[in-house]
Amino acid sequence: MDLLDLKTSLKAIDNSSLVDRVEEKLVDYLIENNFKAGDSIPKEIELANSLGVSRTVIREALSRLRMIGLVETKKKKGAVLANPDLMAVLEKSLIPKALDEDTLRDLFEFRLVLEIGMADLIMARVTKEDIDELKTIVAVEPDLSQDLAFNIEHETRFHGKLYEITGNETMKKFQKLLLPLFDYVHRSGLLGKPVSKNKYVSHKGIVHTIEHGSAEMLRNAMRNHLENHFARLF
Amino acid sequence: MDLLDLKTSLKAIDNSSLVDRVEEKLVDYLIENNFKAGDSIPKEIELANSLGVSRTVIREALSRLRMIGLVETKKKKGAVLANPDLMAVLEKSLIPKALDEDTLRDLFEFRLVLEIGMADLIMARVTKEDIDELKTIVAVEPDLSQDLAFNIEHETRFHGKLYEITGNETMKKFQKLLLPLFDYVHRSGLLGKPVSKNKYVSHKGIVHTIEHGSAEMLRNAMRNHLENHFARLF
DNA sequence: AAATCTAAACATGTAATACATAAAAACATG
DNA sequence: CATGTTTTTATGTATTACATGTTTAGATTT
Repeated sequence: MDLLDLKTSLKAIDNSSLVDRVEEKLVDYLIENNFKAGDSIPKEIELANSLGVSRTVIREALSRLRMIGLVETKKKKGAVLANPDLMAVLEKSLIPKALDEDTLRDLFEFRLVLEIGMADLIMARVTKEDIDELKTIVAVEPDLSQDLAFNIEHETRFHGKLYEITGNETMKKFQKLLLPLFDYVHRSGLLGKPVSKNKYVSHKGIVHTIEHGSAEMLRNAMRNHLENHFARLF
Repeated sequence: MDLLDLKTSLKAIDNSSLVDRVEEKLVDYLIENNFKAGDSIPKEIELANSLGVSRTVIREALSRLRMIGLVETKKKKGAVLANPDLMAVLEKSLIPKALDEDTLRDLFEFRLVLEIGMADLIMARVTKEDIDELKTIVAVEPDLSQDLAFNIEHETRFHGKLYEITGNETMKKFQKLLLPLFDYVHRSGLLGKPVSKNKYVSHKGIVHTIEHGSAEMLRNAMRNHLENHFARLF
């Protein structure tokens, strides 16, 4: 048996803590018993007794589930299953300095991919009012000579509005989380080449495409608009 | 003052528990003090003393951070900051039955958006070997008359390979999480119309586009390939 | 009888203490 | 010097006690 085999066969030792296991058991229990949002969960003491562990352990496990929004607790009333807020949970671990470089780059790409791919949702759901609002936003489009902070804010407003048009709340929240990260990756020397100053399809061009074009045209326009970012990847 | 004003002005009452606040304080502390992955965190007792709370509370907060992968602890050694695994955390709250319908639909759309938007990554990074593997996969492409489970497995293999080609691990993991959900939404009556049986661009067609086409063509091909899904949305 | 106040019961929230366990460090032994 | 043993230390688990906020029910008032 060589070293690799040895390593894999010995890897099986369970290194998880009691809390880890209880947390898992609780979730399994909730799923198997078909719990829906709003259903109430047994009391801590009961859980402790039936699992044969101390209340401390149960509380730690519940505390974790509470953090990810899977359960909510009220005094006297006990705990109930809740709709977890996926993005709220993501937010907690999205700490730029704690993330490794690969993940940061992945997330940078993630945004680019989303903005191109969402063209169909935008074209299918955009309203006259949305277009008017977009026009208002791009009317004051700053040129590159202006204050950087102002440029960023403007970028955010425009692209944020695009996400809003998709009607996809989850994606919009995700974008909101990605923003500071995107900015962080930008500044860090993570992506080799500096961003070029070439002008591609402008925000105004995008709005025009949304108003008069097709989904396919919008995908191309977005791809072109993001060229400065893509250029840093490839 | 009308009801809405009243509601917003009264909303300010702090309903968070001590653990919630300590958890937040700890993360703030880590960020402000410029902690990087690998740096070790003060001992529980020290934290308890300096924050003026019991070790119980500190432990609950740390337990939460441990769950999302932000810290890792070893006996005797103490806790260290770690690279959080974003997708591992998401997985914990991705319980179909616990999610509300809006979120489920959002996630369904999310996948479609990703697969169209990632065309550029694929075209930029695909290798000769990748194309060979794709060809092997589609060589045994099952027709619609075959076993459903087999079809799903085949779908998974093909689309999973596409994500792999992007070289974006985060996106690949995300897709892996989305799979069971996608399937769940499919079956549930959540999306009105049933999926049509029309044949659009096939997997073979996609492979052909990847080998001989452009990013723009691949976006269009993917959009067309996913038409049966899009048709249920609009 | 309806409304309002009061007290008891109860489940979660926080604290304090004790001991178990694993890992590191120091020490001892051949 | 390599190996084995003890000590130390910080986390892991359990137990107990009490605080706090809600619910329930009972008492009081009108």
